[in-house]
Amino acid sequence: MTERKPRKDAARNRAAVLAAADALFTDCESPEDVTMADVAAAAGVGKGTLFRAFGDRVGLVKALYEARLEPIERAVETGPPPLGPGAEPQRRVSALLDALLCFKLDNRGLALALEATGQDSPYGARHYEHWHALLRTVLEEVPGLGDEEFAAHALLAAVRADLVEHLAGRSGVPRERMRAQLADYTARVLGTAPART
Amino acid sequence: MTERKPRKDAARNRAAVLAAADALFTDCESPEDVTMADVAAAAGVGKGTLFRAFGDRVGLVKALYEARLEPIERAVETGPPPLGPGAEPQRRVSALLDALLCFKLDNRGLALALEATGQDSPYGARHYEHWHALLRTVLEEVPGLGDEEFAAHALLAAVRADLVEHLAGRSGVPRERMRAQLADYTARVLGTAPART
DNA sequence: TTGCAAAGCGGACCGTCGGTCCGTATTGTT
DNA sequence: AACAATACGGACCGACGGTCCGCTTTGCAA
Repeated sequence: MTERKPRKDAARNRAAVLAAADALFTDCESPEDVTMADVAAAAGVGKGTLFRAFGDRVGLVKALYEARLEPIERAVETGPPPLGPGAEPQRRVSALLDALLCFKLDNRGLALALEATGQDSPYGARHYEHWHALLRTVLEEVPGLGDEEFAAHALLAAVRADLVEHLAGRSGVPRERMRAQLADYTARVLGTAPART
Repeated sequence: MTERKPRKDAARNRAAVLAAADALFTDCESPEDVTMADVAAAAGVGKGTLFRAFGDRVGLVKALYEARLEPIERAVETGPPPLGPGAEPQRRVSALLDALLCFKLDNRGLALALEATGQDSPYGARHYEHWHALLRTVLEEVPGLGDEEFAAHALLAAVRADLVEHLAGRSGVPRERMRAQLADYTARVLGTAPART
């Protein structure tokens, strides 16, 4: 047992910080201008507390991100098809990417903050490996594909937070149109030809 | 004529900075740890000079990046097919992406620095629009594709600097293998089916 | 050649930000 | 009630991007 239950005030403050940070990242122009001091102040907490609870900026963002992503990961692992297991692989790939796109659309500030987290983001993050491995596995079940490894990376790159932000934010591409575009593109990669004239 | 030819010392210093920065970005672990002060020192120049010549960090990186990219853009615009105009669109798309991939492979530090340039990079950079427009145009000539707009974005995302760095650097994927993977993927998007068993 | 204004130089300086430190306050256990 | 153990929070630090301004260089023109 390396687990030690946290003290009551610690838990309370952690929750306060999480909530405050979430709010700040949600309605900010750019994640860059949410400072750690801002978060601490908004949570009514000292900076020391903030850093002790999350280590550093990256830790905070990751904690937030993972908390938000968790429902989706549950749906992916144990939910009903096509997102959950059991669907035809083509449909599932499509569903996975669509879910990811929607997530980034709904959590723009947060996703941007995570991917803007210096270093070689987002490829250093734990959850990237996770999604990549999953997508790769599902792709392997699609007949007639080689190099699922790279294809998985490339498909994930198509829903990267800053691209999504660029399209949805700067250009004003509406949500449903983006989803349709992504679905179309995915189908092309999968060889599910859209059969155009 | 708003052009005023620069003084001799100004030109010399500008060149010195460019060279020094190029060297520093080329052999650094991460672009983050090349500071402006480092560049100035390496160029044997004061920080004031550095900032006057390039405005800010982004300006410097862009100047470097564009200088390096220029030969490729010339080859694309006026060179021989398949990179230059005239080739069958499928082959040209493939050649364009391959050229971009090789460029990022050869200029990892620089490309990383540019894309790590805060804000909504790389989508704010002039040259991104340029490449996107070009790719889009060529894609339009490929029969049976819808949404060239999005497809162009998605294909460009597959050669983003940090993905390339992740694959070539962290994982040790060799250059030729990456090129093959990209070519394969591109072919799939274009509907040039590789016809596997 | 000399004079002189415009252009350029460079490093001390500034504001901000992520992150640390440590004296003080809170918890919960005996 | 007493006392560890744990957590608090804001003063503090080092680094970095960027600015400022007194001094030097340049090059034109007399």
